[in-house]
Amino acid sequence: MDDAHTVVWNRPERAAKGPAPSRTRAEITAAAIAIADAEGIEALSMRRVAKELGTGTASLYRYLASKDDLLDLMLDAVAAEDGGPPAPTGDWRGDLRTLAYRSRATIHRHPWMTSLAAGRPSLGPNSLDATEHALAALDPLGFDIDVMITVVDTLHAFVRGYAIGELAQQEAVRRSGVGIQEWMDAHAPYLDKVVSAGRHPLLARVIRDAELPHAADSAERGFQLGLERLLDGWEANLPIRP
Amino acid sequence: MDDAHTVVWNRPERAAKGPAPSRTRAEITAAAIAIADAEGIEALSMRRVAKELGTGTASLYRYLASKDDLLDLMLDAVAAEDGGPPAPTGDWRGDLRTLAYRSRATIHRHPWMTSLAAGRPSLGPNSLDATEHALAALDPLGFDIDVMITVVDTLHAFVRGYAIGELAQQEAVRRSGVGIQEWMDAHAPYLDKVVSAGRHPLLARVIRDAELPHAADSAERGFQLGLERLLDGWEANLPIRP
DNA sequence: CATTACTGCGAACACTGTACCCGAGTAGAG
DNA sequence: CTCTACTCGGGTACAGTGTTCGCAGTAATG
Repeated sequence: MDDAHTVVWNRPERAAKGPAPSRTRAEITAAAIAIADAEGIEALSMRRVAKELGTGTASLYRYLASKDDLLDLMLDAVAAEDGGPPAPTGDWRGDLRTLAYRSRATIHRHPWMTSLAAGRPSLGPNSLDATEHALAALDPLGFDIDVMITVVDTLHAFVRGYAIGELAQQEAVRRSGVGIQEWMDAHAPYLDKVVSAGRHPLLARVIRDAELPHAADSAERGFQLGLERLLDGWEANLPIRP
Repeated sequence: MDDAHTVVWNRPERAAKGPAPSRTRAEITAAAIAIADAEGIEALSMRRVAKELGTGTASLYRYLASKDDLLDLMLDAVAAEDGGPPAPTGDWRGDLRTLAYRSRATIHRHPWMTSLAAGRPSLGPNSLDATEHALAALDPLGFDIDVMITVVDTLHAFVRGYAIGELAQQEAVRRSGVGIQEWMDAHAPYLDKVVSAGRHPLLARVIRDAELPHAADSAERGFQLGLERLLDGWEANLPIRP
């Protein structure tokens, strides 16, 4: 691939001269996302994508400079799922909450997102759109741009971080290839040892109290609580408008 | 490796019968961490670790069932850096703040942590210790264990999520192999185009206002602000004690 | 001492990302 | 229309990956 000096977002899709390409970047990206969704991110290889599309592997490099570029495109493509422009309603808190829930839903639909997003700045057009929308919710308040971006960043941080925790076990189980029952059985002896050793009394309470009560919506409730606390904190402490 | 049915934390390090092993798991883990710190997580291969230790590659599999186990051990080893038991001072808010800052410092020392931690539950002994300590800071308040673990989880989520955002660009630059200046030069045309297109007026303000003012401590200030808002939110809304 | 169970490890296997090179095909120049 | 300069698709090849197998050597057990 040429143009290695520039960046995937700024590279023309089609050359000026030669024959028309038979695929598009979007097509390739969609195929890659489908594979990652269905078989996990570790099953995503260039050969696998090529097979899915019925092309030769080397052909993909006519569209992408590297696999890294493909991963960037995947992340930006799913960022578009967070939704189109939900016009600011005037209720900044409600708007930000909506964005947070949408973002969480998208991550749950594509659990491989979190591991990719670590170490990859979100500079794709759809990611930038999402940030713009979040900022727009705060715009009517008339605060300094530094405050606005900080609010958006911390909110984003919480959503991403919480989702990582939520998905960690689920992803570990999936990668192990066995069912959840076998996975828990494999871990039970170790956790039992920790609990009965007595040096983690509070953790022991968590594990015991969460034996079955660990309701299916406990993660969602925790997310909701933390989100509202963070919004509370900002609402109570927004600096005086200039 | 045998004992594939059990879990790395619960597997005896030394066999009962044969000759004494010449390395330890901790030694291997330390070598792996050193490599990841110095050359990045993508440079970490089993062959590279073996070379570092002066052993044969296959020998590592006498100590570890898989590379995945090694990654788990690495994460738990750095979790120990978060520090020993900082006895609860009675000031729960200060204690949690201390833990958050320590955790952030550890992540900055080992930027590969975030990408590993995504998709990997923190069940190692040192990670469990850290959680126990965080819970201990809240224990004197006498709240329900569910509330306590939610506070700790949301705090953890914020710290992890914020660090991911902080490190994303830095890691992308490092992976690209070029200096920060070349990296920014490569991205500038694209960002200029976005800004001058005019469809992201708020982002444009962020980019322009952060041209140079983007002080070295701006990330730290954002972290501090977000953390205090989250703690504010909890402080103002802790449920009535039973 | 013989047996057993382990250790270290060279070699090999099935994969990975991707560079190179080719024939085939298309757009613009003259 | 012809010619030239380019692009597209993709087979092949290379260096590197995680991991398994089998074998020689060693320590503890009976």
